[in-house]
Amino acid sequence: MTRTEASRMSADERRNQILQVAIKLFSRKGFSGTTTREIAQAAGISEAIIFKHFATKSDLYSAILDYKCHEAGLEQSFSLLHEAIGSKNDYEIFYELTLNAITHHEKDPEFLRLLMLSALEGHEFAEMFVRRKIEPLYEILSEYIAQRQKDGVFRNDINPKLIVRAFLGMITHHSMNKLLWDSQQRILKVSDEEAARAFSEILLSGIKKNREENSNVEN
Amino acid sequence: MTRTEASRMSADERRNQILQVAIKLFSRKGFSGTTTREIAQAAGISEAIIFKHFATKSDLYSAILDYKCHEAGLEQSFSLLHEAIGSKNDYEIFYELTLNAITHHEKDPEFLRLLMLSALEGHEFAEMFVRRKIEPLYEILSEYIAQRQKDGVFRNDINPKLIVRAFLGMITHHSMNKLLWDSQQRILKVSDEEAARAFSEILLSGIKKNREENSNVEN
DNA sequence: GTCTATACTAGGATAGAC
DNA sequence: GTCTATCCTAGTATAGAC
Repeated sequence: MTRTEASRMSADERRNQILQVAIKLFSRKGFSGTTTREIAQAAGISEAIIFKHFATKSDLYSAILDYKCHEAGLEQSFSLLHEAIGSKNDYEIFYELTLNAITHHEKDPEFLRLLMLSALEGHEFAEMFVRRKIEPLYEILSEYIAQRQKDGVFRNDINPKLIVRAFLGMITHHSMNKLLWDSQQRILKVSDEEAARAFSEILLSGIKKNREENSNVEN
Repeated sequence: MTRTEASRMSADERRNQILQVAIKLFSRKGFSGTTTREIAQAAGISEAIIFKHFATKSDLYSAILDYKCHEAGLEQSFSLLHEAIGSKNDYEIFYELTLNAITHHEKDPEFLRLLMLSALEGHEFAEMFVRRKIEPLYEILSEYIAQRQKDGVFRNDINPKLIVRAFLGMITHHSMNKLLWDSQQRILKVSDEEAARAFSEILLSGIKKNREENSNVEN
């Protein structure tokens, strides 16, 4: 089964190779910024082959997003969450979630790019991803926060969903910055662990009740 | 000087009109997603006129980004900051900055879109904007934070730049979300003031020293 | 300042041979 | 499975008349 370079592949191999090459290009230049010519060239094949595997350029794009959506599912985070939430170890929850997200963004930078680009370009994919992955995440997290507010551990004068937004904002903004600028040492260069620690600390201290507030509460 | 509709304009008027129309389109569909045909159509003129005013499509795009960069300067925030920083009224600083940013993003949604799209597409504009506007903002804010850490008011175990990043992350992520989804009532719908209040509260409480920590500090 | 007409290139997609 | 050749449309850009 040894093979040199781009010689004859099986249909599945070829399809997959095209997918991989196209992911790189679409994630860097967006849908309309990428041509099927480039994709073919980068894959070392003729354009005709692309259209054997994907009826249209749009189909290829959709296939990519679909693929990435499964691969980059937040299932890992979800299970992490469910586990942690039982324990009510707040710091653990936020730290692990953050570190998990940041390292994931790092390992798969194309995903963030594709997501952002497709969102800005108004592709249905982004909306689907939000509906199927982000909204549930909001639900779980904000419910947990609401619970901790009822427990009297978190201050209850902030909308839980706004807390989630603040939290996800820190994370995604940080990842975007890393993706776009930090490689050139612009602005900031820190380890993922340090970032995760900082964000969890800020968020948690930010939403925890002060002890004194706690004691002279009005009802 | 009364005029009906798209009849003969002066060169400057026309140029400006093209700019405005193009801003809308480029911000929605990106550079390569927008055609000069569409722009001409939307402006109610022929393509030839566009090329009378801008040598190439790229030139038009650059002109837009340049224009937006000036218009959307953070000067307002900077002067706001300088004022506030003297007073050391921490909450005021963060709240005003946040509200200012959010309302600005709201008033000029095209700006965020153009910035993000050009950043993702690797256009030099985004990099320039970061260098000229964002980096200075980081400097000012992180210096202020470092000062407050020295004052013993903020905890000093978090990198000031990471704090700035967390802060800007909340804000821009929130604005992006509003831009992309919240109009459809997805996820979250809150007033700008409530969001600004939440973000400033979280951040500030998150980075302030606890009173007890404050008293039994080790050196 | 504006249009119509058009040149020219690039991009998506297909036919048909191997 | 793959290529070459090619079709066709869309896209940028220009010429020249009004």
